[in-house]
Amino acid sequence: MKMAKTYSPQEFEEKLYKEWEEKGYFKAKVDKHKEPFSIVIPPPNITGQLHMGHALNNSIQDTIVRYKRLQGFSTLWIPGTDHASIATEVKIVEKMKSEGITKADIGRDGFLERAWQWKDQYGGRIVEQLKRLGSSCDWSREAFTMDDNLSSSVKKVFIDLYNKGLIYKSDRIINWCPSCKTALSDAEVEYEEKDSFLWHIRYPLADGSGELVVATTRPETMVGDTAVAVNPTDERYASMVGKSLILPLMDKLIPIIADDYVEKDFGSGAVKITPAHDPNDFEVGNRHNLEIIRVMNDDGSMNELAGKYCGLDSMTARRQIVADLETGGFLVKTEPYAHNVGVCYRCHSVVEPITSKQWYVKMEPLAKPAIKVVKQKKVEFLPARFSKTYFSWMENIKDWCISRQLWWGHRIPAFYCDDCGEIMVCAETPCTCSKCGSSHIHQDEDVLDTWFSSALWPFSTLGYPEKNDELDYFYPTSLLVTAYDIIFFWVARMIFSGIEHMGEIPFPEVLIHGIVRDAEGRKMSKSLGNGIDPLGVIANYGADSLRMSLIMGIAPGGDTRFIEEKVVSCRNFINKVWNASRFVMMNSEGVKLKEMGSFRLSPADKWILSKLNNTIKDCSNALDKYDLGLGCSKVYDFVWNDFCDWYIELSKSTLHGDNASRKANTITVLNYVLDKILKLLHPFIPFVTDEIYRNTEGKFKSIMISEWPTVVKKYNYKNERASLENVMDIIKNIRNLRLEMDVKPSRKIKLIIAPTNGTKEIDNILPYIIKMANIESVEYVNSRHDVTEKSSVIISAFGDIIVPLGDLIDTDKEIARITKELVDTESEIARAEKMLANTGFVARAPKSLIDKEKEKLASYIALRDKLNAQLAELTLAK
RNA sequence: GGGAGUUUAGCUCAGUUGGGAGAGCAUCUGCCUUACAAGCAGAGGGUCACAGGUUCGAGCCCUGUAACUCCCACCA
Repeated sequence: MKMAKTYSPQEFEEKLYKEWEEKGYFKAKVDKHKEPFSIVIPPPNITGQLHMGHALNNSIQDTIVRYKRLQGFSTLWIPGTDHASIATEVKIVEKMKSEGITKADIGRDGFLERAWQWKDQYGGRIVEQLKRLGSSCDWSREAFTMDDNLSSSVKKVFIDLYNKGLIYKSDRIINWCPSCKTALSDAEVEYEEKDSFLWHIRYPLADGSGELVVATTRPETMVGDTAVAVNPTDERYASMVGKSLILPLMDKLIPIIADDYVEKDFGSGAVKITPAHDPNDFEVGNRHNLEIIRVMNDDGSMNELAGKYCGLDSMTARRQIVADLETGGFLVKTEPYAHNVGVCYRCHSVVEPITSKQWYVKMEPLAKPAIKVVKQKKVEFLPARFSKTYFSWMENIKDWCISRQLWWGHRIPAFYCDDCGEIMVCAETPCTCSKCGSSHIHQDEDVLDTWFSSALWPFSTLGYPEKNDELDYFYPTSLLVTAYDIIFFWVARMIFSGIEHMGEIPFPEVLIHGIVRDAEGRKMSKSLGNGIDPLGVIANYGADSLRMSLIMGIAPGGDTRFIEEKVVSCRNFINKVWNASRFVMMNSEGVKLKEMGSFRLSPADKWILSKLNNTIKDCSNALDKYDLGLGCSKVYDFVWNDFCDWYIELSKSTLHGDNASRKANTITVLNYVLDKILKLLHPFIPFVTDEIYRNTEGKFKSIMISEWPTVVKKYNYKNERASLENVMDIIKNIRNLRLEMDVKPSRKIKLIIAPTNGTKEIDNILPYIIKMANIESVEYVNSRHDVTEKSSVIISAFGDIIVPLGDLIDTDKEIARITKELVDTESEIARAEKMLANTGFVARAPKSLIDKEKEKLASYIALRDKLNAQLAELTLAK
């Protein structure tokens, strides 16, 4: 026995992980005799540092993976990282900026060289952090979205989609991040409510017959206005439609048009139309063949088409334009206005809608089957409500803008002929133009959206497009575990990609979890500075405590708050397990364990084995439903309340006795139950369970290669269980009495029993009472009236338990105690009687329930009679 | 504007087909009882947001209301 008195995870967690990895316990093999269970990790960004979200996500996955592994599945958890195109490029550009270098200075190749260096330097960081958490990923298969084989998956998919007509290039309005200088997909734009103004501007009619007032939140775009629109049914403006207006500051003529898009009741009912800088205006412009005048550069500054505002950044231009409007008498009013502004999800700069030529994926044909598989429950979201989120996005999906004006990423495999302009989409650079034979060819400068490659993750990591056994065996994967915030970005895209390219869904179930908030319930964020570093928590309490605190007692799909006290209480629980194990080991020293089944089980043995069965059943059921929070709580309760507080304590009556054979029996059962406990706990707290397991009697192997416990039918001792629970009640009652009567815990007391059905039954369980209630001696009497000493009497299933305490007994307190019990009993009787008097209940409730109620009623009535008698005696004595 | 979630003990949260309201922390009382003071034995504490309904029976199912949170859309 070499276990220290106190659990200290720092001493073994890292050592154990190394050993697991070295021994290859995480490696999965294609094994036709086993059922596969596979999961792909949501690949963290190479820019990432482990945060609580990762910790939660990976704790959940690891718990499930370890459970399945113990159950004998051929279990594969594929790890890897994402190149995170924008996020990484932004970081590298920032770093270069601090060195005084720009992208233009070093060019594409120079930049990529730096980027790869950066990846080599920092990309492994998060991987190491995941290991520290205990994640049992098959690291021999670690993938990176820009690995050669994954890149070839990307190329293949792009080319296939292009050849199917599902990828195309188009000039339209897109979301432009002026800071990252790239186009963004709709999903990459977030909205923030910002306080601004609504400027009301007067546009004079060209014929001098009047004016129109338009309201705008973005006056700087007015220099690109090509019309003003009103609703066709708006009588106020009906006569003006078709006339021209003079665009203030620009002194050019623009038409008044009629379009349904305009709401009569908002503002003045007239809208300035800037097709190049507003998605709705772009649509209106298309319908009316309006000119598209783009007045902004890619960096958000005004261009030469903005006239005198050329060169100003958009905010400066806005101020200048508003000032000029005021000077010119065009500004009617300025009213404060709060509205949502689109910002870049990476850098939070305000996104400018601008027109630009970009590559798109045609979504409708891909979305349709992807909606169908979820409707048909071929792919299920857990909890199910998240399928609504999925449908609402999929059913309203727009084409996906996939080109990014960045360098870090998968370069679009499209080539252009400099001579004839032909577009060629193929994996390798063509030598000559397929149309005109020219050898002047250049590749598209843009890279693909990061999520384009993430979408292929479940099969690109398994070797697609190459056919191989692993892809056959492990695809579709078994489960996907992710937070609800990337259902659109990732989950949805994996589903349609799997269907389109593999002909099969990528996973039948998607387990959605929430996010980890701070103690006040706020989102953890850099700007709030309220993030908690999981590695710091691990350093203080160990990875097991962190994992358990994130998982225990949380409902599926719900957010959870990170509260340090919870980590502490988990740590305390683990310490409890640690010490219970020490207890078992100390008592096992030098004892030869018996075979279970080779000896007669004691009442306590039967009780704990039967409780263990329940726990195995409950925990397995919960884990099968991926309800980890519930599963963990079930084991927690069993270990602490049943095993530690009761079974171990009860076992002491034997262990401290002198019957060697019975001692060995008890120790055998202790070891048996502890073994199951460690296995049940292993998925949740892998480190400490293995550390203990290796120290237990006869086990030198890792718990990782053991088996998940199963229910043993013969251990379902229903009656014996109830009987032991009666014993527990007696013990609790005596303890209560001692405390009430102020009997020092160290003082042993006498006990007198007046048994109802002879002493045989009681003899069996008496040692437990003696030990647990600190009893000095026991004697039997026929009736409690035979006892002359002043006593307290506990009415039990076995008979009257008399505690002779003489002068320590305060008759008033006794009367109060009995009275209280009587009141409780009366109310129970009332409740049961009311239920049984209800004809509806008797007619419709299940018979078992009715019988149970009848039994209870009878026993309560008996108890009431006894209590009344007792009370009468006490009152008389007084 | 559309959708979702939450509302249970002082706090943080569980509550598995509807069948006597639970845990952890906190509070109070008593204990260093030979595994554990990171502990042990006890105690107190709840109109399960509100109003209706279904049912013999509702924390749980249905309808409505309120408060808070989140997601989507974006009427300039």
